[in-house]
Amino acid sequence: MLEKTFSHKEVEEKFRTQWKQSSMGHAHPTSGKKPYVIMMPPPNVTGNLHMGHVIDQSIPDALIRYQRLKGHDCLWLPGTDHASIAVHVLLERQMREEGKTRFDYGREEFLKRAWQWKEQCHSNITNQISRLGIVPDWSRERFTMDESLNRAVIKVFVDLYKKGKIYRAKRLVNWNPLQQSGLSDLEVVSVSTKGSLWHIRYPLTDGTQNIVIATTRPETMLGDTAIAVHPEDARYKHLIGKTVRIPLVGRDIPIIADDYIDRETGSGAMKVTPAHDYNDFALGERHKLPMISIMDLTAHINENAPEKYRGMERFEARKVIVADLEEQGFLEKIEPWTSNIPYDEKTLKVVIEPMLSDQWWCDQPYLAQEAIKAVEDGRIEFVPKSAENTYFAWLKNIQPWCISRQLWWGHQIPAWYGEDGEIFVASTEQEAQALADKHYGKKSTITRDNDVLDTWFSSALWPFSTLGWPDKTVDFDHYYPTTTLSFGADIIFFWVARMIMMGLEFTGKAPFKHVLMHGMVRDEKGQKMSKVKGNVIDPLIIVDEFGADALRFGLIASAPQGRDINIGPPQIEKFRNFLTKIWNAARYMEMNGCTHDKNFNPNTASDPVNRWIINETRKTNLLVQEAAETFRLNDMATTLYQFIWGTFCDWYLELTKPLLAQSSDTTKAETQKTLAWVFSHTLIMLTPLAPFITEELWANFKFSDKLLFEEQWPEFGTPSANDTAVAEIQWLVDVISTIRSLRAELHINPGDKIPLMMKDISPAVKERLDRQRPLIEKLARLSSIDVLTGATPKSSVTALVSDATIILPLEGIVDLKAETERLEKELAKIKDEVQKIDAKLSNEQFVSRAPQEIIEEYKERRQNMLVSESKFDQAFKRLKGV
RNA sequence: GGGCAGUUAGCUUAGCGGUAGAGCGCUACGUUGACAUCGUAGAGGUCACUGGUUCGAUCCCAGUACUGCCCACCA
Repeated sequence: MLEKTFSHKEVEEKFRTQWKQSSMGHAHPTSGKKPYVIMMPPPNVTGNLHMGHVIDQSIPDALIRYQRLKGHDCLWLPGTDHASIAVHVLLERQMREEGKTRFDYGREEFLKRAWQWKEQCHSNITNQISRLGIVPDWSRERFTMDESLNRAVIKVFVDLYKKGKIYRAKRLVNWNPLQQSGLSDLEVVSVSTKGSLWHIRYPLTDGTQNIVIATTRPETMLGDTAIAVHPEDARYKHLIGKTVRIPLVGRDIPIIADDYIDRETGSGAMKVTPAHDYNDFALGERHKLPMISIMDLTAHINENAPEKYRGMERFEARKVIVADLEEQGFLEKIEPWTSNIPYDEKTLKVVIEPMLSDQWWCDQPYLAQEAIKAVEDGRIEFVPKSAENTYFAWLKNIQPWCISRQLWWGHQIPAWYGEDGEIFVASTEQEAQALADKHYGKKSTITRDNDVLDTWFSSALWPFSTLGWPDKTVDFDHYYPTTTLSFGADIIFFWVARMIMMGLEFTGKAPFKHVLMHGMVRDEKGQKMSKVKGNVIDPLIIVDEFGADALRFGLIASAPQGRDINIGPPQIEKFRNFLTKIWNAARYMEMNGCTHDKNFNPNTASDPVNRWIINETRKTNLLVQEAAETFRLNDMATTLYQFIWGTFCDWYLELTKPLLAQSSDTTKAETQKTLAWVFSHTLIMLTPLAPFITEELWANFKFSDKLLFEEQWPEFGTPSANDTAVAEIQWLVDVISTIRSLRAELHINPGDKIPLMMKDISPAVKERLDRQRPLIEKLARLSSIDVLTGATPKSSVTALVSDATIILPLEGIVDLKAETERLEKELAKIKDEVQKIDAKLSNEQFVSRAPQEIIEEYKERRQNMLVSESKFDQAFKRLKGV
């Protein structure tokens, strides 16, 4: 006997174990089935499960469950990402609490701690993913720093280096002074910040006059190497070529001319600090200016600056410099100014400093060419398609990628330096040594590059490194390229674009066919979840309260195509209620002895009610399938929601009540079997989205010896388009709804059974009525239904349904005035409609240009309206006693 | 500054040339033995605005206004 409600906790635990043990949870390259492959977007080994993970995991898990039912050999490969920077942020925070930095520990000790952290966090996050009912092939789990994945990374680095597509260069890089590491452009976000614009007087060396420049960063004046003005600026034209003396510094620098300068901004004259600003850097290169770096790696002023400022932190230096300028009369004015300040993307706390340094770069512009083509020519398709615009926009304007990080946790760069700095890139130290010895013509000493690679470098290889590449493996041969990639919109550049670039470059194939993008999970008001706002929803708390199914189903049902997902506990609760509804439907069936009969052939069902629901199930099956195949999982969810609640529970179950209680034994048996048949197929369709409850009910009804997890998708063929049962039950529903509506409107006591009469019915409809009389009586709470033969009773209520007129003879029961008003309203509505149609039909343009079938449609509608009008009109006159 | 989405009932949204559809919320009524985590019924929409194309526009085109996101960063 099923419990009163679904208790998700025990059930979830039970099936997590059973699924894990099922062989269907693993890929079988020799099965002969067609493969369907999804690589898990690897969660970082940093923290706890959040809502982003839930959507990240639920979508591919649903797709895999569906494709497995459809008979594919599914590979759903799980894994985790070492998340270089995120782990550094975490461990360094821990160390700071001890009053230390990673440099106090040293590389080896730091890495030891990192690995410990990884172990602990890895088991935490994978357990949490399992709690959602996610069932990937754990036997093939990977970690981005696994030995074999590391080999893939090394190979890619070495190969690209040999092709000249990875190189070392001294350039400006986004420097995080706290971490003392460079960052890629994608890891920097700019935040619009209110600040000041300082106008500073720079005196000409010859002392004849001053030139005023405006800057948001006065401290960088210590590294100025020019003043730039627009070549056509009348104010400054005569000064070009002269020199000015930097205040506080005393160094002389030239005034140069460049079109880049905007005459309207600031004072129209700009100081140029090539070592600390990207635009200045470009100017510096153009004009062959010296580049003076005035900060060390911790963003403190270095020895290139006047002694007074050395050792000051950059923002402290700013204050002191401004004060000095003011005191010495160099400060013209301070203007309030809003500018965009670059911060690190991970913590949003550290101001990023453009810093001149030696870094490794990857030639993304080269890799992008093929990546653009692969999407243009359809080898890869984005869903939704509009995401392709974003993809192209980025790739067509792509910059070299800074791939080195001055960190320890990650893939150490396979480059060694000779004593004179010569670079030797090789897969192993031995090879590098050999290269070096050959280069120097003698035994030499080499030192490995300390830096590691950007985390995303290894992620870019994920679709093939996980399958054993560069080794020749069965899995790689069989499962690459993968089928579908599902990912969150925030990592389209970080991850997706780079996987495509690397996949094409190293395997010659697009790493996946379909790229399915989902939006970000936000709270119910559409706001970003953040600790500061306090609107973060912990998915595990939701799972505890409402169950994993409700969370998964709710999230997928609420996720519009590629757009952000607004969801909060109230929405999840609603889907929990839906699952409860299903549970109760199951209890109803159990109470009514609906057991599975594997010999039941739905095509032999004879009762119209049963034939109808069988047909509806088939229609739903097609809709669900179509939605799943086109990645519209939200449609899949809502289609099932409507079918289960609106069709199966609201109508079919209600209609079976009289059938099970009153009908003949054969009809009763057929109905029991139909209920079980429909329900079993509903469970199969629903299981990709709500795996736990469906599995539990499947087991309870013993629909098969197997787990639902291992079942097959039902193939019904096309539902019958002209089954008379469909029209019959639609008519019945129409009749019942109309009567219920009248009862409510006329305030008839819900408990009262009332008589009903029908007229204007054809013999066929009469037959229908005779068949369905008991159901209509029961569901509309009628005492009797008669076909009206004589005159219509004077005090009665008239309503129209398809193929019949309904009369409720309610003398003395019903308020005649209320009924009069109701009829007046109906009549007015009809007249209004007829008038509109008439206007159309009397429009010559319309009649001559609109397609014939549309015109016919209007004419038919007009005819129907007129019939209705006359019937209501008669009823109205009768009521008035005319 | 550039790009991409979006603007439909109080909220979340579907529809995308020919009578506006759903869920939630709301209102009224309700113990008809699956379910009050529920049932029945109901109210609620000039489909952002302005033009254009069309016999006909929520739907196509152009522009405007907001909203969100992404990219670039005028010192």
